[in-house]
Amino acid sequence: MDRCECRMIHQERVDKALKKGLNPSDVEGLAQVFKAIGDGTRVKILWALEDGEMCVCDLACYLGLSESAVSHQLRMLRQLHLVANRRQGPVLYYRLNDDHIRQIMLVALEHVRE
Amino acid sequence: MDRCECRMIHQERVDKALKKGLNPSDVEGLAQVFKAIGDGTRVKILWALEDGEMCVCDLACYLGLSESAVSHQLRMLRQLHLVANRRQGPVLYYRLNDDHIRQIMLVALEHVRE
DNA sequence: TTTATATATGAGCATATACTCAAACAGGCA
DNA sequence: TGCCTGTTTGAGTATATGCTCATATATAAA
Repeated sequence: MDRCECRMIHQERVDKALKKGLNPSDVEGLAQVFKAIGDGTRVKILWALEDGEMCVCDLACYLGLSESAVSHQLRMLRQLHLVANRRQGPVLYYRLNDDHIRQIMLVALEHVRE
Repeated sequence: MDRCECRMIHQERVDKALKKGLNPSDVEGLAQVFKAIGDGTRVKILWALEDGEMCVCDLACYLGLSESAVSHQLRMLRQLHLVANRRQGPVLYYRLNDDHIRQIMLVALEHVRE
């Protein structure tokens, strides 16, 4: 490995961090998931879905946004496997994909409220 | 409350969501915290700090970024109480402020890896 | 097939974000 | 005081993000 050009005070500490560091795909994955929850609209969507599935136009009504805007957000959440949907006729019902987001939001809420 | 102008399929479900909804400051707080973790650089910083405190220039070296860039990111994390620092002479040592972030990152990593 | 409903998608725009650069600040020592 | 180190800060810039609008797709009913 190259010697880095920057100042450095604790070589050992830096080496330790490098050794234990996450691999790039984990870093990217974590950042994407948190970025996905890091928006007021999507926080509201996820929180609402904890009580059961909702269709797009219900969510749009609840949020006071256009169905298009909601659909765009849901696509993002879908691609990250944070939500899933099922079709019943022309209506798509969205739900939380697993329990991870619930856990994460509860811990974060503790942090925010203290 | 006004009747909303949008289409709506399940009035009860929307009302339930409205009733249980987070208050605006919680929504804002959650979004800000997740936005803060929702960036590759800051994920790496937080993950590195789980193993113990580091000073700014060590972090800069570890990340391959300027000290200025790191300092900007640390300010954001500090303002959200995700990290804290202590001064020893001219050197500032940063650490995780509490155990919440650790918990959150571990659950999220589970989600990302599955 | 035509029409309507429910949702998805792409382009475009205004704002937010992450870095760089230059300058300022704070502590320690001559 | 003066200077050096470690860090912070503000302005500027390129990219990313969240919405709107117009259009496309999928299912169902006439």
